[in-house]
Amino acid sequence: MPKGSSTREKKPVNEAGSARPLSNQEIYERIYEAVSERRLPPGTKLSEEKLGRAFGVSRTRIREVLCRLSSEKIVGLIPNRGAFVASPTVEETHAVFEARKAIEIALVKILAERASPKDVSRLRQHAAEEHAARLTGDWKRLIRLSGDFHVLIAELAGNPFLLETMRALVSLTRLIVFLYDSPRTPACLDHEHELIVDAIQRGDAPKAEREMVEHINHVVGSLQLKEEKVDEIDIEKIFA
Amino acid sequence: MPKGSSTREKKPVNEAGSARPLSNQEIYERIYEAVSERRLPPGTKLSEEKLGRAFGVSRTRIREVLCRLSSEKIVGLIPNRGAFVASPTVEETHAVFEARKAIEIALVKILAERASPKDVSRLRQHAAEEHAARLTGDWKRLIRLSGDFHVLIAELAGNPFLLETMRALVSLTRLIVFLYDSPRTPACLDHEHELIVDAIQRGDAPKAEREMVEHINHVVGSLQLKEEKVDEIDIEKIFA
DNA sequence: GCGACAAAGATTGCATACAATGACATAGCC
DNA sequence: GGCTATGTCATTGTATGCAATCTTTGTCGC
Repeated sequence: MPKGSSTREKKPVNEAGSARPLSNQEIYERIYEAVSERRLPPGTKLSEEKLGRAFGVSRTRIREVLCRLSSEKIVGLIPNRGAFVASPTVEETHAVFEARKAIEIALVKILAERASPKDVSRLRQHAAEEHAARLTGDWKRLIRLSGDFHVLIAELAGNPFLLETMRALVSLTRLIVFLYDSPRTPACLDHEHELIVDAIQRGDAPKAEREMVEHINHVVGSLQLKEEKVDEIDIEKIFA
Repeated sequence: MPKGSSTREKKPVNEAGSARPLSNQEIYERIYEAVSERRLPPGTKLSEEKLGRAFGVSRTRIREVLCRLSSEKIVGLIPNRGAFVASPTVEETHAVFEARKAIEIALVKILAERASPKDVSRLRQHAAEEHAARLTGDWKRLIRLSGDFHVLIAELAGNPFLLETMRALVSLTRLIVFLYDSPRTPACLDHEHELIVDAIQRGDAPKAEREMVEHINHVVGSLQLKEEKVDEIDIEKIFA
């Protein structure tokens, strides 16, 4: 019996059954989203063939997408083994936040000096959306938004290199929060986001920098950075 | 008559005629080097087939390498057009140095706080090599070394994310210097590198940061950032 | 002579087929 | 019984062939 039996096999058809061909960009975004929303948890293996089947395209295009994802450190590529959703270690976690501090200090400084009123209003609007999500208890949305706030800062600063690096670091932060966050601490305190926007609006660069550093420190502080990861579950220990 | 006539065609053979199969990593490094050493100037088209022929491998592997190079912004990928060696605009140049300041301020701060005596000696040794290259007038080597100094700082700081970003930014800086440097100004003044190492050795973080910023400002200041690029050679102008 | 259109050529985009490598399971040996 | 060896299976690595797209050049009409 042939292996594939869950779907018809003749023509390549994506998961929704629609025959619309997806662009590589769309495939990239779908996987990126799935990782950000934790539908693909850290450590998950991303088989080329399975992904190809899921999106109705050949492995060639999946490889192209995985290459991009690996350049952003969202997935790790192990030779002859395949691609895996990144699973940052404690050491990597410290490196991520160290890098974030370095870059975000510069970003808020730039914004405090150059932000237009329109920029400020976009930041305010974003913070308001976060607040709304928090009130309605929409945690999935809140996690996405609180990360996107920092990406938005990078966008408004107008530096494509820092933006791209921040995108990668924010994605990794989402994975880190998933792995190490203590049970019931929200990712970002939106009050702190507001304080940062306040300082930017006043053009107070030193204050904005201090608020940003403090904010990042709070996020790190809310994590439970023990060496042991949830990764491999030790069967022996459980039944000992 | 078949198209290829410069070399025998039966077996894939790389440019040296040796049959040793090159790994993707090696191909990557060869292209990276060629760009850094300006044998592939900004704007050069990197045809998949030609590269494949040059290295004796198929287009598939070349594409993988080009994907990596494009993720580091060393080459730009234009859909349906191909890959080109990056040719940073004036605007991008400002962004590159803005990003470098952000990251390198953090790096020297880290080193001033945590650098071991061994780290300092490696920095000293590197600065000495730069000095030697300057004395012997080995400009090609000096350009490589003066960039590598900044990469070395990132390595010693021990943050893989900042390291990778710095690698990309230094590569871009080499292209920028090629495009916009005034005729006879060397890339980096090694005296300044020494000053940075001094401050790191003394653990004087603020001083190290100031020296680094000043150093980067000097590099930017030595450039002739006019809008016109050397990019496309204007045939009309040449024969006018 | 100048502009628009069309065909030819070259190059990238993509899918598929096969080779190579690693993981797993079974069998054999100490 | 536990450890090593070997064969099978699943998955990635690579090459190749065809389709799609862009560039160029030649031709036509104005």
